[in-house]
Formats: sequence, structure tokens, C-alpha cells
Amino acid sequence: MVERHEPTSREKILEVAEALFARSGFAGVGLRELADRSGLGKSSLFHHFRSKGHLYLEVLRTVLERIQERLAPVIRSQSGPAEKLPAWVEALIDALAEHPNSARLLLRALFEDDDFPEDLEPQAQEVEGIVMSILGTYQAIVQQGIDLEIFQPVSVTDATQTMIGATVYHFASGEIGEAVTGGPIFAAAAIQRRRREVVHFLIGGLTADPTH
Amino acid sequence: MVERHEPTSREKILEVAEALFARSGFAGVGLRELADRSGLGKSSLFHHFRSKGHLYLEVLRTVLERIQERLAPVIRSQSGPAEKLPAWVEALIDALAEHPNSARLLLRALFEDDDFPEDLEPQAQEVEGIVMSILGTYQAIVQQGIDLEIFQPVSVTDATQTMIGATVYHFASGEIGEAVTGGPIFAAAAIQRRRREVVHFLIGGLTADPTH
DNA sequence: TTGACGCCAGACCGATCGGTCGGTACGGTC
DNA sequence: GACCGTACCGACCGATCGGTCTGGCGTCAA
Repeated sequence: MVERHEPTSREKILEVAEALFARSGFAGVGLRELADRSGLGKSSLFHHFRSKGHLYLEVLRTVLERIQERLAPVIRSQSGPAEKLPAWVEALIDALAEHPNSARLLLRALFEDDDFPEDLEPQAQEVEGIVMSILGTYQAIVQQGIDLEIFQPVSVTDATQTMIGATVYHFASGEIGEAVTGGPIFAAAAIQRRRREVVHFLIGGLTADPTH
Repeated sequence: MVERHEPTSREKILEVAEALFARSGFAGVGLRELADRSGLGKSSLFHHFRSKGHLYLEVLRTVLERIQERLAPVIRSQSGPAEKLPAWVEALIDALAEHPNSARLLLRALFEDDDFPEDLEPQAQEVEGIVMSILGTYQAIVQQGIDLEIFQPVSVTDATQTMIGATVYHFASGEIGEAVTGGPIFAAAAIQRRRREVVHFLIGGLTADPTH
């Protein structure tokens, strides 16, 4: 684990901002604290980003694109829904577990009323577009499984929402942070166990016969 | 639906505060807006509550106790885990669906670092105690089912976290709000469908054979 | 040497933050 | 009438908010 490049100021800001927004939400982060922790003056932030809102959406975009890259090989694979769906969820969990702040940040952003001022509407729509794109790939797998009568005929949107809630919340809540502080080896073991359980739940819900 | 009593100022504040905190989070709510929407002066808020933090924790306590009351009859019933567990989840969903703001408020509070100033530590611990108490009743049912070999031997804490994430996130995200605005009848139908799906997912995960 | 430019710090702005102040109106109790 | 506690208000406080302005420091090309 060697850092090849000294991170640029812009990268440093984005990194610190992700941690702070994940901890305290958009309104809970002051630009003074963000600047201090980035090793910069407050006004320097405005050299790299036009406003606090632009910075926030840029952080969101970075996180979402990182997840999107993780999911890309799974989507491209030729396997059927029964293998593709757990692979998709496992890739998502890996992406969330790798950057623990991402899950918290996304959880906040996903259920929030996107009430942004109009001057950064295009950025907000771009972020929302990435989210919809990601969710769309999951829904396509579920729909395909239902069409092939491999999965139960559940509501696709509800299944997606359940999956998102289960995974993102799971890795946003506190204990995963403690696991990370316990060292990378323990963390990896804990994540593997969690991943197995969550995937099992989601697959079980899609394949079990609903005769309760 | 007749309101028997004119709500007291204190009740009005709590009601408005729940909606605002659910919408914008703790840091995102200004006491001026809260006072205006409650029909009071800002300084009057401090007559009823010692600080913004005390008010926030009081709102959380109210919401949690309302849910606790909903779950009580389920817990007291004599049925086995196979019937008790879906009943528990359905009761939780009913409680969340009845007060749409509660899910958002809880979702925020549950995964947040409880970083409160020390002067309201006791209130924070009381709130946390209620949460642990509620989760404990769910974990007891799961554990009982595992002991009786009705459920798969999953991690109880992970199963709980998955359940919480799936249910609370499900009803915190936006669409349920639109359903409510569509009128009580449509909302009731939508909630019933959602409830069936979510419960099915959770039961499926506990009963299906994990041989993927 | 000069000028242009990227990057950054410090002083500063109006607005808003949570919270405190002195004071008013009112109903009950001796 | 004197005196209380409850409920409420407008004015005000220091601090902090997001954001702007001015100007300095280094680098590189001319």
C-alpha cells in the first residue's frame, strides 16, 4: 500500500469532504472545518469548487462512479440471473465496505428530499442519473429472473428498495467502522461474513415460495 | 377523524419538530423556522425545552415509544417464532407507515454517530436504551426460531440489521410520501403491498436453504 | 526582468445560528 | 392587594455560517 502520487489539493478536499459529509450530513459540515482538515484556507475551497453545493454533488458523483465501475464487470458477464444477482450484490457490498464513508454518505443522500437551489440543478440531475442507472442494472437482472420463472414474481421496485436498504444501511451503521479499526484482516473476515448473510437474505426472498 | 383536544404548545412543537428534523436532519433545522411553524416566538421554545438537543432527543423518544407500544401486543402473544416474526415486522411497518416522518427521522438517527454534548448524555442513553430494547425483542424471536431449528442458523445481529435497513429505508424513501398525498385509501393499499413484499423477503431469508 | 497565471491565505461581509435577557399578561392563592 | 408560577414575547448577544475581495507567493514562458 504505497501512495504513488501526493494527492492534489482538489483530491484532498474531496477525500476530507466525503468523510465529513458522511459524518454530519450536508448542513452539519462547516467549510472552516473542511478547510482546516484539508490543510487549506477556507477561501481556497472556492478556488476549486464554486460553492458548497457544487462540492457536495461532486463528492456524490465520485462515490457513485466508483461504485459503478465496480459493478460494470458483473453486468457485462454472460451468466444468468441466478448467478448474476448475488454477484451484483457482492460487488456492491465490496465497494461499500472498501470505503466505509460511502455507505453513510449514500444512505443520507438516497432518501433525502433533493431540495437543491436551481443553479446546480444540472449537477443534481447528473447524480440522480447515475443512481437510476445503477438501480436499473439491478432491476434488469431481477426482471429477467422473474421472466425466466427463476425468481418469485415480486414487485421489482420494491425488491430493489429492499436490497438497497438492507445493504447500504447494513454497512452504514456503526459496527463496520469498529471492524475496520480492528485491522484489515479482521475487517475482511467480518465483511465476508456480513456479505454472505446479506446476499443470502436477498436471494432467499427472491427464490423462496411465499406461502406464509 | 376529529381532534378532540386543541394540542398544547408543547405537543405542537414536538409535532412540527418531528417533521422538520425528518426533512432536514438535526443540523439542517433552524429554531426560527421551527418557532414560526409552531405559531410561537423563538424564545418560547426554550420555555418548554432546555436546548435544541433536548428537544431533538425528546422527539426521538416520543417516536420510539409509539413504536414500542405498537410492538407490545405482538411480543406478549403466545404464538411461536414462525408466526411471531412476521407479525412483529408487520407491526413495525404499520407504525412506520402511520407516521411517515418517523421512518426518516429514525433512519437518520440510527446510523448516526451519537455525538451529543455531555449535558444531555442521560437523555441520549435513554433513547438508545429504547432502541436496544426494541431490537432485543426481535433478536429474541430470531434466536428462538434458530434454537427450534425453524430458521436457518444466521447471525442474529446481522439478521436484525438487515431487517431494520430493509424496513426503515423502505418507508423512509420518497415514494411512500407520494402515496400518502394520493389519499388514505391508495396509501393503505400501497402499504399493504409493500408490507407483504418486505415481510416475504425477510422470512425467505430466514427459512430458505442457503445453498447458492 | 517582466508579466501572466495557478494557487492560496487573511481580512472581511451580511445573514443566520443557538441561546439569553428583561419584561408582559394571566390565573390562582393567600 | 401582594404574590406566585406558567406561558409567552421582542430585542439582543457572541459565534459561526457561506461566500467575496485583495493581495502575495511561486513557476514558467518570453
